[in-house]
Amino acid sequence: MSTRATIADVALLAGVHPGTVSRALNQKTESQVNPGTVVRVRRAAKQLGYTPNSIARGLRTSSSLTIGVIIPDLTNPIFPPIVRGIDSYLAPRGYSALIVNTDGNDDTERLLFESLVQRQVDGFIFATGHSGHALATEAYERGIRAVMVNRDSGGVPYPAVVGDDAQGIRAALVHLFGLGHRRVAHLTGPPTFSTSRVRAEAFAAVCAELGISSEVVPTAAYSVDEGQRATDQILESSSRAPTAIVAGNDLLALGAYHSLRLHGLRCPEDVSVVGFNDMPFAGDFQPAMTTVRAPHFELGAESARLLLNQIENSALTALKVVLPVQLIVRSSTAPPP
Amino acid sequence: MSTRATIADVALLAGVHPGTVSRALNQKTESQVNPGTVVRVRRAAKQLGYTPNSIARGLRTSSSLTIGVIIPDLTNPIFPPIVRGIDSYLAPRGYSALIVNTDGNDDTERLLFESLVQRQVDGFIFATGHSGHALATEAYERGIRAVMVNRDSGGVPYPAVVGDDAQGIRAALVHLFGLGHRRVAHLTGPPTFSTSRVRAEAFAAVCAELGISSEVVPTAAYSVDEGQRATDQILESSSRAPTAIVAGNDLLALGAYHSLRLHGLRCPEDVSVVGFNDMPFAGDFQPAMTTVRAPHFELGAESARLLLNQIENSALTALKVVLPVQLIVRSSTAPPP
DNA sequence: ATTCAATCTGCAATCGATTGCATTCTGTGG
DNA sequence: CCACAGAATGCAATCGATTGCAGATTGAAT
Repeated sequence: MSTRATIADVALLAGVHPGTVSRALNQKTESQVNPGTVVRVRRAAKQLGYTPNSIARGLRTSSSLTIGVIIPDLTNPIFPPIVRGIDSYLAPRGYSALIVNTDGNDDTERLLFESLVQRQVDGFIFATGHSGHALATEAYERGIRAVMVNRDSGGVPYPAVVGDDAQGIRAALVHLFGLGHRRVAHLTGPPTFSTSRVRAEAFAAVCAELGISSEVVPTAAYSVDEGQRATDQILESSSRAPTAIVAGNDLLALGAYHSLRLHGLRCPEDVSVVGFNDMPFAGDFQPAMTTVRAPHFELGAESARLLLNQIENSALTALKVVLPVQLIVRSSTAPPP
Repeated sequence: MSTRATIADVALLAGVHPGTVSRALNQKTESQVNPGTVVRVRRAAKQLGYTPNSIARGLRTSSSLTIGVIIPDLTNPIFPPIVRGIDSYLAPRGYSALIVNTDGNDDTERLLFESLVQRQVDGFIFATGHSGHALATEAYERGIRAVMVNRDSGGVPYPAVVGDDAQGIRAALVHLFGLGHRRVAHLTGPPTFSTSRVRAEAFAAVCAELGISSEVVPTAAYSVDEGQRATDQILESSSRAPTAIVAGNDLLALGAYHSLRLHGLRCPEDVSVVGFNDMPFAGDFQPAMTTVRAPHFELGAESARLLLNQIENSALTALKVVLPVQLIVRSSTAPPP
């Protein structure tokens, strides 16, 4: 790399002291320096193509303008929108997101967390539903700023930004009930995820309320394979198979599609399926998936907002923000046979 | 944040000079210090929970162990696998990726590029097909290390890592030809993308070779909407509509699905469709999409490898790496009516 | 015992920007 | 014409780690 211009070069060219250059080029301190000088410094800076070295600045100010974002897996389609939401709030404010994938592995998570701390990130956004609990507690005790997105805080006093899962499950069940379904199964994600528990509890509660006979089948992961396996289990064991399945997320629902197909059952004619999240292209599946849309982009943006609010204003922030969800009815639900 | 331990604290506790601590804790310089001292320093470091401040290190060594990754849009499903591939190579080597989205906007791209330069990234991975040309040229002249992924280098002597697009198009056409298709249309992406041009040229060449009557319809973006619009155009204008469509990517193919459906045509019975990329869940579309699988994860990993090779060894690297692609036949192709 | 080489460690400069404090300069009022 | 407030700028320490160089220590060889 050809050596970049430093603040000293600009100072030399503008005929002022480096300190003055620093002040002239900085929003907050600009008022401390003579307007004429500011112009001269700006010109010099432009002429030399000067851009501040943010590592040096970071060292002095002990802030990196960087946020660590910890997600399980970027290729899980709900995360890109969340990340973009985060970025949409951070970027205009000069912050960048450092995104890491844990693949659901706690050791990896801890390792990556430490490496981000080393990089002096100014705060964290945790999107890992899984455990992480101990880590979050520890982070909190270390005085690290953070926000949870798409999961609850699990007792740690970090703010959490979540979709209204209970409401989503309710909407799904009311929709199915309205179509005439009275036997519904729920594919619930791993109980270590807070979202799984919230959804499963809402499912049980609403079924009881509506008088729907219910069945809850746990899965080991929010994956297509597990959805398929769990649906296999339902179809092969139940004496009276359910007429509809509410899946904990769209991937599980997709697995249910696969299982139904392999069992020679049609969706929605024989069994209705409802997903959760409205992942990209959910409307292009076979059949187009009825699902609960969670506002992932907004969840991300809001979590970034809360975090920056903490960091820049040391402001107290809401401990929980719940964003509304919406049932998107497509073609995977129909009256029971 | 409770103030972190610095190298000086460790030095104090271990009863040695900070310089010695630095050497003791560093792989490459560890041999310069007495093994006994190393142990003492290590113990002291552990006791204090010391982790080096990588900003300070970065300032001194003028390297940030950070790579800038410039992509158009993370929510475009081909990018997450690329990013994960990049990360899979970087992370074990202590590097992190700083990912930014341009949304295809040149001004945004330039802005983000500069902000990453400011952050002292050690190199760039460009995944933006669009123009970027001028930017890449400029970056090269500034002595900045970079690699192109999923696009050619457009004359700039940066290495490029791409899939074998021509071979993929050939495979698609041979498949269609074998099914009996003799009139095939191609939905080509924006000509500013190198991938569009390569695919369109291969399409023309192979059609000529096989004696297929061809038609090429340009689109303004690799999007579902544009795919639909272009397909509308084909269906509404051609006197003799094609019996198959080869789309420039899966999104365009999805748009073709929509258009066909709205025109009362069935896929694959009336018109076959082939996509490109094999994006996640392409097999779950309606109908399951026949498409060319590009090895996105590997493209990402390989591009990271080339970049680090440049950075760490200043080694000359291959200027072009072409990875094989594979036609995945599913249910969107069938013999012509 | 002396010299010399090899090891190990300390010293201090350095990376580039920020910032509290001191100093200089300006214009105003007495 | 002097004093002085206030603005503008300069000075130098600082952030935390790295590293070339020099000094100290050790042991071996003569």
